[in-house]
Amino acid sequence: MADGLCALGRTAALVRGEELAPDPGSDRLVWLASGAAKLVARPPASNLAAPPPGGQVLAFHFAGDLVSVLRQKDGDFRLVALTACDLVIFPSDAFLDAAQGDPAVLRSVLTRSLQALHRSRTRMMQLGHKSAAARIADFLVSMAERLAGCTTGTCAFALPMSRRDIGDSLGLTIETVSRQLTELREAGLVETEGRSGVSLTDVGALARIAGRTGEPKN
Amino acid sequence: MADGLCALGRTAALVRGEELAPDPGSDRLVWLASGAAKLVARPPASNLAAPPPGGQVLAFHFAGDLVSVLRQKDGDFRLVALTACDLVIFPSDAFLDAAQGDPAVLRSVLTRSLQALHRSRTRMMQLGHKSAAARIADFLVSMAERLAGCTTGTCAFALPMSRRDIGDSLGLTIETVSRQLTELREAGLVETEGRSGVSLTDVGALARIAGRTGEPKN
DNA sequence: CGATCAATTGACTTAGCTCAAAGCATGTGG
DNA sequence: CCACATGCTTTGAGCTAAGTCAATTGATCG
Repeated sequence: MADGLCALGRTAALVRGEELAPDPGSDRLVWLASGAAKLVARPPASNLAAPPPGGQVLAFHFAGDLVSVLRQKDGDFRLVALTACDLVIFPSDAFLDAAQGDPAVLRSVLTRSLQALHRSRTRMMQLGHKSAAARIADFLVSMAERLAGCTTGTCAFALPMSRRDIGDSLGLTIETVSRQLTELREAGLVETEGRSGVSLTDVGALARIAGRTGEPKN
Repeated sequence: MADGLCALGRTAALVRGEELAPDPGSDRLVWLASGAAKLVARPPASNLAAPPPGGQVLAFHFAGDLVSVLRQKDGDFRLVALTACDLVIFPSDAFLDAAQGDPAVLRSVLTRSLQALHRSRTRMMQLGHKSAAARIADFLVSMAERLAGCTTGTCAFALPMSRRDIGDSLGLTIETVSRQLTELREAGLVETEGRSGVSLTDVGALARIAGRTGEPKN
């Protein structure tokens, strides 16, 4: 990225569990320099403690990701740190104004957002039509790829998010998440170590389950 | 949009049910000049007739929308006409190359895609955590807004898509869609006329149902 | 006017949620 | 360094919303 742009950015550091201070004034683009975070949508701030603490998880983001944190009438999106994070915050408008002078940057951002859209749509497909087993398998495969750069065979890594976060992002309860993990463990596809450690013994098999376990519903 | 860009576009017309010829060569941006269409994701072309004819519906699009039709390894996205359509097709790469000269256009496209991402995320939230009733209500409210420009009070319009399409886009079966409509009809919130006609007697009430019927699950 | 296919309705099954009770990590204080 | 406390995670039992299977009704179109 051009240096000129960086002048617009404000840097910040978050500790585990901390939340990016909301800015009701403008949409923002946030560059995640290091760490892991979740993007949550907080409901209309109506009921005080009814929904799960934190609301619905829309996406997980890791070092290198560019996240767009929109503000909307009905309670906005919030970025919450899963681990200690370093980030650079750009006001969306100003960033785009500046980028207007540098089409290459603009294009890069566009490409990224089209990718994000694609991921979001793919995810939508999962949520709409997949069984719990398929969602969990897909989640694991996706994390293996993003956290360990592993796309096949065997791999191990640490999940930075809790079971609750996983459930919230997949539209499942923590109990269901746990039960599905147990089932995968019994099937010999997954091993767990403490709360966050997982090792996948056959990413390919998981991908297959993610693809069509419940077999074509609907 | 700048005229220069239009030179890149290829125009096409589709009749009801027709599908935009897939182009395995490149991603495309499609401008929907008139008509209505659905964006479907076809599964990996594995099983020949197992999934519902047409696959999962990712989104509906109407006159004026700019749709990005990505190609992906595992079976691509396809645009299928719900009514007769006129459209302009741009190869994604060429379009962006050309637009590089005109930051304003690039920015407009970026803004659109960020909006699409936002819609997709909002939708994801629906799919993940809402009851069938909430999904149907949300669908109706959303269609009222997009098809009839109506955001409150009473309004009537014709749905260009079948119950199956609705179900596929909401992650529900056609039976459930039908049952939910019946329930709304009995509640006096919706009236139906033939296969496609609907009239909403209280958009606000539907929006409320869409917001939190099942009450905070998970 | 009849054929065909979409939509509705009904009976039954089941995946996943809810409520409830242990089991273990992780981290804190002695 | 170990014991304890907290709260995440796992497991169990039962319930409910939505899916499946199947039959009927109704709309559209040739």
